[in-house]
Amino acid sequence: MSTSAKRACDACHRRKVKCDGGLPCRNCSQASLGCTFNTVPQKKGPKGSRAKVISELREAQRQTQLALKLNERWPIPPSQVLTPGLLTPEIVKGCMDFFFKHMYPNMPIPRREYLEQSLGSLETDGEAYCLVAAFCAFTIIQPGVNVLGEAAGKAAEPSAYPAAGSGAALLEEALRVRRTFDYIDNPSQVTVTTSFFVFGCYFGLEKHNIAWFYLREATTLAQILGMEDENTYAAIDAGESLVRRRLFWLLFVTERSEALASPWLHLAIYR
DNA sequence: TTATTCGGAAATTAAAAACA
DNA sequence: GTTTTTAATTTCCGAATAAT
Repeated sequence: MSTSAKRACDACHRRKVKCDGGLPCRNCSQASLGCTFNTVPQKKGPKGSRAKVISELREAQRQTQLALKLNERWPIPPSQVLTPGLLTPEIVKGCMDFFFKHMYPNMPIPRREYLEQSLGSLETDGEAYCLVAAFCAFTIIQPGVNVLGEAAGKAAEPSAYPAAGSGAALLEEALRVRRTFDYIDNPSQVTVTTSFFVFGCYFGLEKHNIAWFYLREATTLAQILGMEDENTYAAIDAGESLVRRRLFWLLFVTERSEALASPWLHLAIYR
């Protein structure tokens, strides 16, 4: 590794090139530039308290404790509660590919990373399971969607499980598993998102009364979470807070314009 | 082909924390 | 007090792009 100049001249610094430290330096001479050292270097090193890492660790531990407590209060659904062969990795993959390609621009929730992460814990995390099921149901229920066909670049093949690939079956599964834990008393952003997808499913199935019921449920859960309160955004990281904000406005817009919701939803649905 | 730009890895530096 | 850890800042490599 070559030795660094004790200080690069203003031009070399700006150009991000190695300065030989001469007066003028070789780069400045070649470029016919005045070789100056006018900029005052900033003070290096940390400023203020360095307790940031400790705070981060504390927060991480707090979140873990919280998750453990929630699990105590929401018994993890035993795997036999989940219908085997219904929410297959192929279905989830196909739905994610379709959703993030065609629908995400108009409905930028949830985060793809969250869904991908959830795949590893579907059997132990009831909330995640319900969200993924509702998400897939919503995607499949859109008219003209052939999730497996698009994912494989060919026509969908009949699955071993008769209801696999059926949006209605996945919707029913999400709602059934959801009833096994108390999501109303302990809502989270995931709960709200799930209710929103359930609303979208019923809307797609043309069951408008039930759809509005779940939209109201999503809004009420959002209210319980204080999503309208700007202070609740400060404590979470930027990516999470962005999705939270989007979700809030999605609910706000959808609820405030029930009459407009129909064309809006279908706008989101068709590309 | 040569010159220029610039993202970002590596090096440098200094403040805070840990240790003796 | 000295040493270690951490974070802010600088340097400049090298890939991408523009100019010739």
